[in-house]
Formats: sequence, C-alpha cells, structure tokens
Amino acid sequence: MRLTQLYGKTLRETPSDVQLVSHQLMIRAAVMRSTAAGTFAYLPLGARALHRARQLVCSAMDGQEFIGQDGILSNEINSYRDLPKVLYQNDQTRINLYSLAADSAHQPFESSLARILKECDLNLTTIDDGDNAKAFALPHAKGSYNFVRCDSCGYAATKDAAKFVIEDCGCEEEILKLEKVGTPNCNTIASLAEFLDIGKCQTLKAVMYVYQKSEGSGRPFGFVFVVVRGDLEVSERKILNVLGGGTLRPATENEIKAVGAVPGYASPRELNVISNLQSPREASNNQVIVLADSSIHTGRNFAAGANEHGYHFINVNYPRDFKATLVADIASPIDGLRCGVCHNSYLRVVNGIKVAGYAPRRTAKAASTYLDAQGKPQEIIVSSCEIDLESLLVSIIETHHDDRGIIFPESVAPYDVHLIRLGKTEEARTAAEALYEKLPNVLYDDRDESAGVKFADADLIGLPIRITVSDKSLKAGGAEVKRRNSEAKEIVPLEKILPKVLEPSGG
RNA sequence: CGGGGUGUAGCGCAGUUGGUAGCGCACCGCGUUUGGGACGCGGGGGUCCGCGGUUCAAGUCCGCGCACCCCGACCA
Repeated sequence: MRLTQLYGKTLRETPSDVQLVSHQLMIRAAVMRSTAAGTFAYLPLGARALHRARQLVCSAMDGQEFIGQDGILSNEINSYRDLPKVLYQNDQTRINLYSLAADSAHQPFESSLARILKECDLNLTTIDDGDNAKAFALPHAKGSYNFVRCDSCGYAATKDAAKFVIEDCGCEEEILKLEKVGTPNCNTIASLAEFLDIGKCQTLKAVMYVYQKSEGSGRPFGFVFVVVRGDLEVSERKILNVLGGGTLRPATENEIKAVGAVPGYASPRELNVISNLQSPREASNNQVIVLADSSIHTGRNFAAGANEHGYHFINVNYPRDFKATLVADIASPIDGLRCGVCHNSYLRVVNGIKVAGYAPRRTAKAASTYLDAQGKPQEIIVSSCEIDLESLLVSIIETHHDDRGIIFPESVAPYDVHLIRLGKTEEARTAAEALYEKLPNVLYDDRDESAGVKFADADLIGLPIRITVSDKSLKAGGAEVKRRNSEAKEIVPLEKILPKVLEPSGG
C-alpha cells in the first residue's frame, strides 16, 4: 500500500478525551478514530491489525468457523467419534470459541491462548473467576476490570470468586449489654466509626435490595436486607447464588420505609424477618429476607443502626440482638484482606483490561448428548472462550510503545515493512519503487515529504521493519534496514533485502 | 445515582466590560527545501451543542435540555 493512497492521515497532536496511551497513539497513527458516541471506528490500518489478530487467534485455536446461534452447536455431534471439536464465531472485534468434548479434562483453550499471548509478546494475569472459569487481563491503572491479587503468592481472582480470610476484630471482648446511643449525622459507616471512635470492622453495615426472581414459580419478589461487617463489601453475585438466581436492584427509600426500616439508620432488629427461604411467602408485604454475612461472627459488640433517625445501637451481637433468615458467605473482598490461598500476605484490588474469558460448563440441554463406544448416551461437555480483539490490541500497544509511537509485534502489525523513499532523484525513486514491487506486505511512504516527517510517521505507526532508500543509502551500497524495537541500522544490498526481511526478528 | 468539568473549522485550543469569528496543526495553490515533524507567499473551510429568554446587538449574560469527560458512588 502506498501512503499516498492510504485512507487516513497521522495526527501531530494528541487528541483529548481519550485517556489510554494506546488509544492516543492509535488515533494519532491513523489506526482508528473516535466517534461521537464515544466508541471507536477503525481506519484501514486498524482494520488490518484487527484482521491479523483474528487470524492469529483462529489459527492458534485451530477451530472451525460457523455462523449463527450457538444453540445449534451440538446438533451435529452424534458419536464419540465426532469429538472433540473446536468451533468459533466471528464478531467484528470479538471471537467466541466453543469446545465440544467428551471429557471435561479436555481443555484446549488455555494452552492456545498462551501461544497467542506469546506471539503478541503480551503478559496477562490469569484470574480465577470461580467454577473453573478464568479471565485474562492486563493489569493497568486505568483499566475498568477489577480483580484482587495477592502480593506474595500471585493468586488473582475476581472479587466474587476470591478466596480470602476475614480476620477477627475484637473477638476477645466480653459481650456487653445492648445500648442505644445518639449518633447525629452518622449515616455512613465512615462517619459512624469516626463519631464513635471505633474501627469500621466494629460496625455492621446494612445494604438493601429488592429481589426479582427470574421467570417461573416461587416468590416473585422480595426485600433483601443484607448485613455485613462494616469494613467489608457485598457481592451481589454471591447473594444471587444464595437466593438461586434472579436479579437484584438497590431498594428505594420508599421501599425501605415500607418494611419498617429507617434510611440512614436501618437495623435488622424489629423487622418482620422471614424465617427461612423455603417458607411460603405470607400475605403481609413488609416481610424481609435478612442475609447476614459470616463476618458477623468475626467480631463482637458491633455498632449498628437503631431504625430511628440519629440513633445507633452499640454492643450488637448475633444472634442475641437480631435475627437472620440465613447466614452465608456473601462478602466481597476489599483492599487489604488476607489472602485465602497462601495466608502470607494481603489481597490488593487491581484494575486491568480484560482481554479474554474462559468458562467451562456442562450443557443443560437434554438433547446435547452423544453415544459413547458402548452405545450409551453421554453428555457433551461444552466450554467457551471469548477473546476481545480490541482489548487485545489495546493491551499490546499499552505494553509495546515508546514516546515516539506504537511498536507493533509482527503478529498483529498491519504491515510488516515500512518502506521510505527519501529525495527526489530518479535513482532513489527507481530503487524504492522496485523494492515496493518486490516486498510482500509493505507500506510504502511515496509522499514528497521531508525526511523528518517520514521518520516520525514510521515511528508513530510502528511497523516492525523500516527500510529507507535514499541517495545516501544507495551510495553506501543499498537500503537502510532498521527494526522498530531496536536502534541498530544496517545497510543491506538491494538484492538481499527480501531474505533479510524474511529473517526472524532479532536476527 | 451524586459532584465537578467541557462543548467554537477535520484535530488541538484562544476568544477581555456583550460590539464584523481567531490561532496552531491538517488541507489547497506557487516557489525554496529533502537523513529526524523545514520555510516564504497566497487560499478554502464555521448550525460557536440545541431550544428559549434579556438586549439596538449574544460565542459571551439568564433559564431549560442534550452530549461527552473526570471524580465519587456498600449508603443506613
């Protein structure tokens, strides 16, 4: 491709309104543009990079493409002879992969993904997402994907799946008499702890939800009053697991009042608590499900709301002072909890850019069976893997760039070679044109621009190999070859350029 | 959901007490340059986010709305 024909121009100035360096560089390098809706559009250079990434993923996964709903996937599997299979579905910027296998031990995705990341020279953190599911993300301060990681053993997990230890807080205390105290303007845990001069772990936090069971029988909705130690947070996913699916949304002020609680000073005391989840829902609508996190056992004499504006109870102890429908593990880790794997150090909350997710699962559909060698029906084990090519590209560029621009690894570079012609002499022009005809996969800067402009654009776009043809290089015996990831320059005779380019990098 | 910010040429931005819409980059033409974003001269390009109001006069002041960005958002 000739640069004079390429759609899209490089920008000298950094666009505002994008915070990631990779986005800034991609916009400047004419790889993509931002659109009004806050999304991105890919120019030809970007489309080629995504295309290369897609090819890399598909070939590494060694799968077969299909188009349509994933529901048809198991239809063609009748016999153990048909297994295993890897299929994939292409989105514009995503690839959804499915593995159909007879054996749950057959897990092709992780090793293939490792190969892909190696090709891209990309290091991602493997994150435990529960039930053998995994996520793969680049730790990045500006990423929006949160997980926790142990400083010491490197264990990483999503907040909902993390193994952590809640350390005791004041458990040695003697149990004291319940007491109501005035606590003006203490409608947050932080303000309450400060006012009473106690730690947040010595308070109980209340979080209220309205629960909607998904379609079907059973309780249509309910009010869920969650109690957790004040320094912890609540995992909505864990609550839903306890309740058996459905959806949660935060309760409104009116809904809180309707069950007899006081917003800002709510307490599980004196509420109409449902005794167990299986009990049929009774006529009165002020019943609440009280879910207490097991962290209520990791302390004593807590401070908690009094259901009266401006007042809290102190010395609240379970089960003496309030009832719970169920005590379960529903807390979400916060920064600084002890790691539940190595117990040596603490979990830190880390931001990242999620690139891929992997989820083994068993199909629920009765029809998803095959006949084994004995002719007996067996369930097909389906696992899925999703790779986001945009995030992959972003992570690669976040990892591989310098102050001059992108440094594309060969695996996803839109072109392999950036050919530059300097000067207007017939010799240089002829030699450059000849090279352009000979080289595969080359971007040719045939513009009448000054050397500085051309070099700066080549650095910005960041193709792996730069080849410069000029009067100077010809006089020296050929063309100058330089790799983007190195400062070394080498004059190579014109007839030896092609083998030189085909050499593996680093050579 | 709350708080703050921004909205003016393709991009980055200025625009004073209200008085003819500006600068840099990019773009077009001519010329000089050609190994690290070079220069001269000439040029084109605007729904100043939208709607309403105040005014002789609004990019500027007032009100409402929209969009985007940042920060906070487990609260009893």
